Amino acid sequence: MSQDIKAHLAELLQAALKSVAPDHADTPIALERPKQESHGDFAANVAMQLARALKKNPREIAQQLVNELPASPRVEKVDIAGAGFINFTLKADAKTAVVATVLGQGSAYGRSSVGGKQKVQVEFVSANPTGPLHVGHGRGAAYGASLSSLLAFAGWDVTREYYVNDAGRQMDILAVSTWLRYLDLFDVKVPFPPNGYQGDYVRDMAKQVKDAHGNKYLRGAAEVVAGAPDVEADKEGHLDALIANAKNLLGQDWSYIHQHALSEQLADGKDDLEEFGVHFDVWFSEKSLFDTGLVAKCVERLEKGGHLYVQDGAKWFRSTAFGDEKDRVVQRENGLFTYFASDIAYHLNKFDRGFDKVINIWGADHHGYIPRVKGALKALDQDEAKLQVALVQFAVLYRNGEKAAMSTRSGEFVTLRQLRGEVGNDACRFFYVLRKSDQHLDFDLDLAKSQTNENPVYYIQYAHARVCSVLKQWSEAGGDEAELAAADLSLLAHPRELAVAARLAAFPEVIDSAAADLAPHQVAFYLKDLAADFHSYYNAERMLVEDAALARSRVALAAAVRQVIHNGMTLLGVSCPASM
RNA sequence: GCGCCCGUAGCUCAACUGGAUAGAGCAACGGCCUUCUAAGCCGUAGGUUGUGAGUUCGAGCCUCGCCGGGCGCGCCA
Repeated sequence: MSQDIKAHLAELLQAALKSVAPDHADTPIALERPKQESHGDFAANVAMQLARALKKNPREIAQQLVNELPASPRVEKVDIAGAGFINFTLKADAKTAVVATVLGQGSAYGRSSVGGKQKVQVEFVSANPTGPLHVGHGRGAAYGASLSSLLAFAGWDVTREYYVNDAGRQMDILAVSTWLRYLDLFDVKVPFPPNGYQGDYVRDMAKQVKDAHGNKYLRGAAEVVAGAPDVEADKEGHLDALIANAKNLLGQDWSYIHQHALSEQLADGKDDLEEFGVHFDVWFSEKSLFDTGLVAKCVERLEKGGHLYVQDGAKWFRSTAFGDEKDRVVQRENGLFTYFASDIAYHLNKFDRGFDKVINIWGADHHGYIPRVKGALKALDQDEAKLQVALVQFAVLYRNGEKAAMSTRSGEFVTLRQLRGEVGNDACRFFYVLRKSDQHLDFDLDLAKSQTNENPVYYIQYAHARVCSVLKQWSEAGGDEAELAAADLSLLAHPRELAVAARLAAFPEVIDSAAADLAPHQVAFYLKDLAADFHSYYNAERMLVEDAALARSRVALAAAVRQVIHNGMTLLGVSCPASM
């Protein structure tokens, strides 16, 4: 007999099905927890699903199934309701048994093996290291971290990865911006380009360079801007000319400035994320793909496969053959590979590392990018279905009912660090995953930082703190937590106690569902429901009653609630204080 | 213009992947602190799920057409 109650009921139905409709004995049995209490603890719709195939009234099929249902010591009664639902009501002790399970399994309760130890890579954030992370990155970070924890908890072997764009033009722009600020410290007046990085952190890096190496990189204003087109007429060309001049004038030293800016910004982002509870196993360098020749090799492979053609001096990938809207350039007229080319190489590298599943977490503005990447993988004979892209919509910050802007280049943005400082890590992590990821997020600053009952994160933490308080007092009165596992659970019969127990029992199902849907918000909503059930019970019934056996049973239930809140909040990266 | 995503209570969002009478929180209104934390609880009110059709035992979810919003359509990343 199956330990899991849901599996147990499915087995009962399967047995009945075998005699009622032998030809359809392999019909998958779906069991759900009805929203309405009067519909019992579990409902099956198998009779309705078979109605067409058997050409019979669903209620009639349901009746036959119920007649053939093997007896079970855990089932109180079975009803047929509605259009043909089979509703199971469990015996009280079958419901409360979960308390012992939770206390026995502790932090492992809810852990699942559906992932089958398969290797999955989750790549997220991957912001250009050209400045501080902002609130948009924060959502990707919170979502990716929670999703990774969730998948690990569901039995996947998870690798968390950050793709470092250390090879492109954006890094060059950051480096030249730093250099120009450095020159400014020596009163070398070069007009700062409007499309350079304006933030104060660039001046900070310039000062660091000066402090460490004095005037080693000092050059004259005239040679810095030599030959550059007018900013007004061609601002991108102007900037590119400044970069080219810098590379010429500095020679080997250019790579020092470049490297310094990169490592500073990367380290800053890393610290920021670690403080946010977001950890990565791998920091993968885009530049390494060029250094190892993988980018060139990929393009070569595509060429050999007949997927490339030359037009206007550039090499194009025929992505339209794989469902893309238009073909895409992989190698420019000037010989440089595009970002797309290195991304193909990156994804091929991912697949070569043997992941069973690869999940990219991208901003929603990249959705048009998916077909070409999948197309390229297909062209390289890879199973592109292993790649799953989770799009995260923008987070819009509201302060006093007004939007806050987020442009990295202008330097006028709210950073993740500012946000964390203002509302705290817990509220941040929780608010970010309180929405479906593909839903726009209105992040209400005033609400997130309010210490009132309007703030949902405290609601759950408060339930946890209440349990801690009860347990503390129970212990001080002579209770021993070690005895809780042996509590007499048959004493738990109050409807609110059974409701809490049912909620606890649903936790593993929530984990499986949330992991399958890549939807950590389901965990957040579950925790709100669990906290609500507990608060409701807490208000209705006293736990530390005089009857010692009863008190022990109730405390055991409360302790199980605390454990599940803790397990769930840990997945979301939110702390659970013992007192508030 | 073409493609993708979205539209659910006054506001912010759920809805077990097609199931029963569409649910929470906030805001509004009315109650509950001499007893384990009132950051809490109990109750009332709030809806033609943008709209019109279609598919079937059954649609917020699937199909198509409109209306409204977001994003994308670079030899940028």
